Amino acid sequence: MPELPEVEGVVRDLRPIVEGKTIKSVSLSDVVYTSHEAGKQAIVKNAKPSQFELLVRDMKIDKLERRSKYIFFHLKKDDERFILVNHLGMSGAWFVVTDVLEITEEKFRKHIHAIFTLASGELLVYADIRRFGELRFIKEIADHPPLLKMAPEPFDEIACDFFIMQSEKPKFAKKSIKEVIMDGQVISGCGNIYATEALFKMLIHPGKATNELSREQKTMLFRVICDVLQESIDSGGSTISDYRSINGGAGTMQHRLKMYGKKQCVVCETNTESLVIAGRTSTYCPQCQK
DNA sequence: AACTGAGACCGGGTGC
DNA sequence: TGCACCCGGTCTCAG
Repeated sequence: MPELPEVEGVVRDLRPIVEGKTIKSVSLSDVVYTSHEAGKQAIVKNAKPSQFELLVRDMKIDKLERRSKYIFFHLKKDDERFILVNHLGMSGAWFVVTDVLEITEEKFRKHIHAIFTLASGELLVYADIRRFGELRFIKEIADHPPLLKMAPEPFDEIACDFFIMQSEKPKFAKKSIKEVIMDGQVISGCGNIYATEALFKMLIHPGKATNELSREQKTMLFRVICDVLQESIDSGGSTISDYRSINGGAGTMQHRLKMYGKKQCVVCETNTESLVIAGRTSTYCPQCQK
């Protein structure tokens, strides 16, 4: 599952290849078309597939930006600017190839949903096995209100104060700390993997109520989250199940995880336990985390 | 108005 | 071999 470090890796790999290039045309899969005809919106949001194909045509990819777990393709045509917002969902992946057969992993090749033909002749391909990802063409961020509610980037200097402020609101204070740090309106980009890791490092039980933590503990927890995210960025992200960097690349952070997916605590060897918090499996050590 | 919980979206993986 | 079920990031909508 791509979280902030994985998305950062994709953007860093994609940026030098696609920035400055022009999209000649886009072709969406039959699945996308059929879904829209059935009244759903697989992958392409807020536009009919045929409209989307026309909208993106001839746009220059001016800049790539990662914001939380989203990728913003800043587009430009004449003097007008637009944003193509992409979220990888559970299983989205980008490839840059000259022929889709170069995508060797069949499970991705079978689920190609958008092919952007660049003026350079390269194909920028979006594949998404579970179709939880999205491509959303907008004029500005305000066109999609949930984007306005995202917490600041975790490495932004105001992010820690923002986290503490949010965590003290009644809405969050009585929730479990795990649920709160995974909420994109509190901290950007921290999903299940890194929340699990950070709580283990801090020896905090994931079910602990947020208002039972002191400000000092919250500040330390925030630093630990940033450290874990940075360590993962430096390792190329965690390659778990369907996450791939561009062209199927893999990271190595999965080997450095100490609690996520573990059966035993690496410190005391006690069997780990898990709890479902906000719909997500939360693994923890009942001995170490209180 | 603001929050809460449920539902929706999916196919690979797992276990019976 | 087949099938039911589990899983999960985020938005939307009903209550």
